[in-house]
Amino acid sequence: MPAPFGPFLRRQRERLRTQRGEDFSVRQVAGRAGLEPSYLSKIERALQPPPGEAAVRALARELELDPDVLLALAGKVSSDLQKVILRRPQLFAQLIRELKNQPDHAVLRVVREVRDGDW
Amino acid sequence: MPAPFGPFLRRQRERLRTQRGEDFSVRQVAGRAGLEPSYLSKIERALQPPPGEAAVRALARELELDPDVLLALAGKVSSDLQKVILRRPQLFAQLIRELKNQPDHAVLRVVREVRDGDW
DNA sequence: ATGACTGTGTAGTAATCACTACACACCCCG
DNA sequence: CGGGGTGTGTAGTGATTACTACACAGTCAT
Repeated sequence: MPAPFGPFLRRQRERLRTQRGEDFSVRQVAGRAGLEPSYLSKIERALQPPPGEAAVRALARELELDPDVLLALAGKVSSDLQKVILRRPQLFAQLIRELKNQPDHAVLRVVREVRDGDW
Repeated sequence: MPAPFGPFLRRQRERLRTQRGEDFSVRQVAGRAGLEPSYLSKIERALQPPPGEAAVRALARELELDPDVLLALAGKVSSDLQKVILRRPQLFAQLIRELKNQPDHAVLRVVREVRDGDW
């Protein structure tokens, strides 16, 4: 699990390049995301660790990826989620540890229950 | 919210000192937690930011505090919780954002539901 | 063969993190 | 008055984080 982040970025960028014509060179993407091209290049080849949260979000935006997923690949938990947890640490710690070994569909059911609020 | 961490530590340490006789000087606690006394002193007075996760956990242990709560005061989310989230980022992101504005009792009900598994 | 791209290599940096090592001043007991 | 305890001030350090700046080599079209 150390670094599928970079290669994943590269694949996605090249996929978009073949689909959406051009504008998806290292330079273009880096430019729009506010990074140096060589930095992005190194990240894509995993010669540099994933960048900070802001940069990851910018890349997710440019490459049309889910920010939470890309952040996870970068080994980071979105800071807004952290804030939610930090407000009620015991509560959320308990919940998350409880859900740790539950299958996806069980977690999803909980999500829906809360969202629909029919209880 | 920048730094009630230090003062909170100090209060708890002094509380324990008056209760449990001695062994709760800066030196003793720092020693048992594996830190330099002056470092702990500075942390307690918020002249230094809270220490790393390992040290926070050690302090929680020595001062008989809930690690999750103390970590939260230090602005950190327990790394084991992060790992759980990172395995299924979309799912947990959704769940946490859904619960963000729910009152404590609603979150607690979910915890119990999952734990009792009677559904 | 020049210009405009492509990606990439080298080097350096400013900031923050997480500390340690040591010395000092004060107080109290014997 | 000295030896133990209290807390604290000063200084410095090694690692990691998160980058930037710039130059270079290859490819392709005109």
